[in-house]
Amino acid sequence: MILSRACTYGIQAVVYTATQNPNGYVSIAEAARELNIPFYFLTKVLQTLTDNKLLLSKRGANGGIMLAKKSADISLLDIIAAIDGLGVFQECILGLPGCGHASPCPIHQYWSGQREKLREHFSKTTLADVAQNVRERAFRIASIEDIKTNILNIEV
Amino acid sequence: MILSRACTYGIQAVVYTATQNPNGYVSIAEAARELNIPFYFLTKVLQTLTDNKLLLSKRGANGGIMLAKKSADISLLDIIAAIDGLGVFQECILGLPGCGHASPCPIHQYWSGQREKLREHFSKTTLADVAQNVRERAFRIASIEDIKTNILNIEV
DNA sequence: ATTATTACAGATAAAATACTCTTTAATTGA
DNA sequence: TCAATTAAAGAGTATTTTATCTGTAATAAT
Repeated sequence: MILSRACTYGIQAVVYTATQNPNGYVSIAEAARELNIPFYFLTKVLQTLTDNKLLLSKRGANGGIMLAKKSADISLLDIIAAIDGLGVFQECILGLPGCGHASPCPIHQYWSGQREKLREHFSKTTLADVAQNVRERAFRIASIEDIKTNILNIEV
Repeated sequence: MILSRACTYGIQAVVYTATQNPNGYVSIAEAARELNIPFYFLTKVLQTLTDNKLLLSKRGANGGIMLAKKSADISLLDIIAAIDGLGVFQECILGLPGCGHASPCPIHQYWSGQREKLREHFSKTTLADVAQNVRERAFRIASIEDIKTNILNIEV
């Protein structure tokens, strides 16, 4: 698993927010329900994003979370950096400390290039991009089962 | 972390074997010592590889593990498949079950291509390739600290 | 045969990750 | 002002991964 569970939950939730209400509050309970993410766990994850100034939050009735910036100004890498850190994009794939250009592991050259491309891709993919894809091209941010249950009301 | 700790340990140990003694037995204790891997843990990991017919093992004095096939016939992907499974090369990076061509997540197209390239790279990289690089081009399979301690006899 | 060596098997422990619950504080709306 | 709602904070539990230990079985050398 390249991204932690917490991180994938976080991405799903902010994409949900960017898709459903890019300029207003979305309740964490609603996002958790629609995306089939454990509610209590999601609150923790999103608190991290709030702490990192990627989300705003408001308590009380009709409260929730809101994107702290325009969706075009938040990249997937921002979310990943806040939750998992940037380790994946820096570490040796064989886990060798000190692996680098001066003293490479046997896979260093290949992997250092690949992970950099991956980092760039996450860096240039914004919530606006993803939300647009979700809306226009039916890309999913929930599992097939969740869509059946929550949107089509089919028992699975 | 894309590969588990167990998996990186396993790769390091088989590469060590392919480098040190591609046609004979290498003791697990020696590999653990040279690579600075917890011995008891490494025995577990290598048992998995033995179970998967990638290694042969012999108990008793001068026993150890040996490559079960020619080093050119064992790929890094074989090792990864045995220890971590092929999940990384199949799973949605956002963790969405059912993600695929028919019902992609927003990152599916990019990631499915990347992970396939990564799989192919691991698939076509054999222990013979890696061992040759280690020998001829001073690529490392141990950490800088281990090299200082074990090879250069410098305290770190 | 006996002893030393080494992998195997199974149990246990520690650490990291994933998940849950309870209480508190802020906010809204009646 | 009061009740309902919702996120924050902190503690607690569960599961998985990583690491360790203890004893057993196989092998080799003496």
